[in-house]
Amino acid sequence: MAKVTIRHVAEAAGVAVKTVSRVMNDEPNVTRDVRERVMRAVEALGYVPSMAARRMGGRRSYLLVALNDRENTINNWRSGRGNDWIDQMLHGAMLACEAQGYRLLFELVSAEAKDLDRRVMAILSALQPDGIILTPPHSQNLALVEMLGRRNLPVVRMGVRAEGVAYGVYMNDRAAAEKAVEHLLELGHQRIGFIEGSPRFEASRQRLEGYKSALTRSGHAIDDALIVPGDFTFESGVVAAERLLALSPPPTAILASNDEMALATLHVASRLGLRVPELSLVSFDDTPGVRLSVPGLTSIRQPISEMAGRAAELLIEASRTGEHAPHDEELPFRLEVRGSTAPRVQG
Amino acid sequence: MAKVTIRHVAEAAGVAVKTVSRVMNDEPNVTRDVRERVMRAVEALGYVPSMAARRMGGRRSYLLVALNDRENTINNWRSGRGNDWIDQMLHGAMLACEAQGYRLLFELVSAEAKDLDRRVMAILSALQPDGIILTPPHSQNLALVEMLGRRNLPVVRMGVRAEGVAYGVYMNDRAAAEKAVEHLLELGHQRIGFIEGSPRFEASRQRLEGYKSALTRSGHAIDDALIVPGDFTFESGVVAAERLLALSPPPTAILASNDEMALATLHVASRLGLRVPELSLVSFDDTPGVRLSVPGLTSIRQPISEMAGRAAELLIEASRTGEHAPHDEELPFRLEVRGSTAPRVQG
DNA sequence: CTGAAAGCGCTAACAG
DNA sequence: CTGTTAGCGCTTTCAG
Repeated sequence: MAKVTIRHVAEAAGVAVKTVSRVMNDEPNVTRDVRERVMRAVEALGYVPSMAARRMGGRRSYLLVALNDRENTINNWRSGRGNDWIDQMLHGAMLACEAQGYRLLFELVSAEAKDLDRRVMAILSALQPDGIILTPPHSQNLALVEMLGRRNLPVVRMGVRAEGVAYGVYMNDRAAAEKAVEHLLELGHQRIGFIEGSPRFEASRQRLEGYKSALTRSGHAIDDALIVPGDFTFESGVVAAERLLALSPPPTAILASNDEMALATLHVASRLGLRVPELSLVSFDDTPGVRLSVPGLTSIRQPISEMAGRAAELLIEASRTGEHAPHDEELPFRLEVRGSTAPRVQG
Repeated sequence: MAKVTIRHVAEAAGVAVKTVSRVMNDEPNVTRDVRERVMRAVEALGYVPSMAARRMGGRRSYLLVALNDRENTINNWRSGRGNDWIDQMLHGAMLACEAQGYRLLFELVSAEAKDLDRRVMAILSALQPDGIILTPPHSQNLALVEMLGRRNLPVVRMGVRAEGVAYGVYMNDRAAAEKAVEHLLELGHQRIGFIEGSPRFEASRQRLEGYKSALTRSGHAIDDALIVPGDFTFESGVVAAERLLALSPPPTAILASNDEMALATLHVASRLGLRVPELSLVSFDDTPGVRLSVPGLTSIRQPISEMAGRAAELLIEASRTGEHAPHDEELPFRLEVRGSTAPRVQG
């Protein structure tokens, strides 16, 4: 019942501790016979190596850190608006870690902090993780990425193309915006409004570019009046929607850079007596709220859990082999079509 | 830039390693002068103790584990229905840990697993946490609680009265149900339906009892036809709502044991041409979905982040002093009144 | 009040 | 293929 250490296993199996270590780590140079004897002792005693001791003795901690923005995360938690980014990230990364005997530690650091570097260093010193997952907007912080690179720590940047500076795992936001616009064009919409995301996030720019390029490509002019700023909050969505719907003629469809602003648009539309999907609405992120709104919103689903899962796998692989091979991986998004988009009603 | 250890600090400050350790741990027997000298060296070098080494040397790991049910958690993640239990738990527990230099590690184990004990032991062996937070339904598993007690590990049971068997941090589900029923009675409703929660959770029983006692206390008879089973899923809510609304006369109000079943009821009502709040609806949990539905649902808010925060504080305190003082702490719920409840329309 | 030495449980490096 | 030894960075114990 008391603590079982590698030594107990070694004694029980009648081998040296190092041999037990070899077996536990799937190292070569152990006969089948000895391996089995050790395994039996491990089973019988219920031995599980101490992560702390492994870290101390070896060069691995079996720990991955996911670094998230403090303000965004806490605001989401507090607001209770149901943004499930964190959940999806945990879903992907934790399960990937578990599968390989790793643990994920989730850390919050304000992206705006003046002493960001110091804070991150403190986390690294305390935890000594085998790799770190950077989420937006941290993943865009090149100074941070480079600092981590100097420590020779494997890094995955989520949501951005890394282009050689660490691993990148992302979806194509530009193509997603194009797809959303094409969907609306196919439904016959000609005047399509766009609500921008917060400029703090690279994805916001990509989404705007996709919106523009889809229009241009299909022979439509870009009307700057149809592009209004937002910052991903509900409040900014209200302002943006009011501006768009006050135009004459108003757009018959709106693409919002995230769900919350789309939900705000739904709200404004209903206040103005406009029916959705006569006013068609598409959003980004596909968070739980868009399935519950009436009507449900057509939305671009980000592969968050998949990205996080790949991120964890890449880091574990890197720490296992001791070799980084930085590259980018693009994961597919999906347009979830729901009741908020419909063929244009001829006025 | 390289790794800074306690030895570097000791050298820089011109003291013994042990003295640095004393300063870092706020131990007595260090003169102000020496303490300040050490602190300066710590600052200058950016020293942060390694958690792994602390665990190895001492008897604390500075790690807390939160044990959650695997199926529930993963199902919620997959469904994308926006249940924010995990988020709220992290919100409370992580921040409480952070404030004291602790880390929270989030672990998933199936409550149904035949080898539950072995799995939990494996987690303890690997992580050697200073305390463990049990969430429902794990928190109800007395065998598990006792096993942990034998290891002399501080345990907090969330969502149940522990009554001396470990710490308990919970809200009064019975009183909450009473309050919900009283709210409906005050609005003039006389026939109030009740949709039960999954019998796997103790809270379900408490909620049913509260429903009954509020009725009895106010002089109403209990009509068993008005009490229908459910298991917290949307699907079970649909079945339950259909049964209730097929009664003659049907109830004019329904209390559902969680949001998802209440949302299902809203769905069924709309299908049957019934208007909410003419049919009034109250739910438990106050997850994000109930704020987005039309109308928003009147709901009992559980103090999840507060409970998790207290849980972490209790464990840290226990591990710091080395003394458990098991007791229960009840935290207040709140009835959030929204558009789904209104005075009874006289038929 | 301060310090020196021992040891936590493991893996790395090296021997056999 | 297997074992021995040293040491990771801390805290504990015990001396001064």
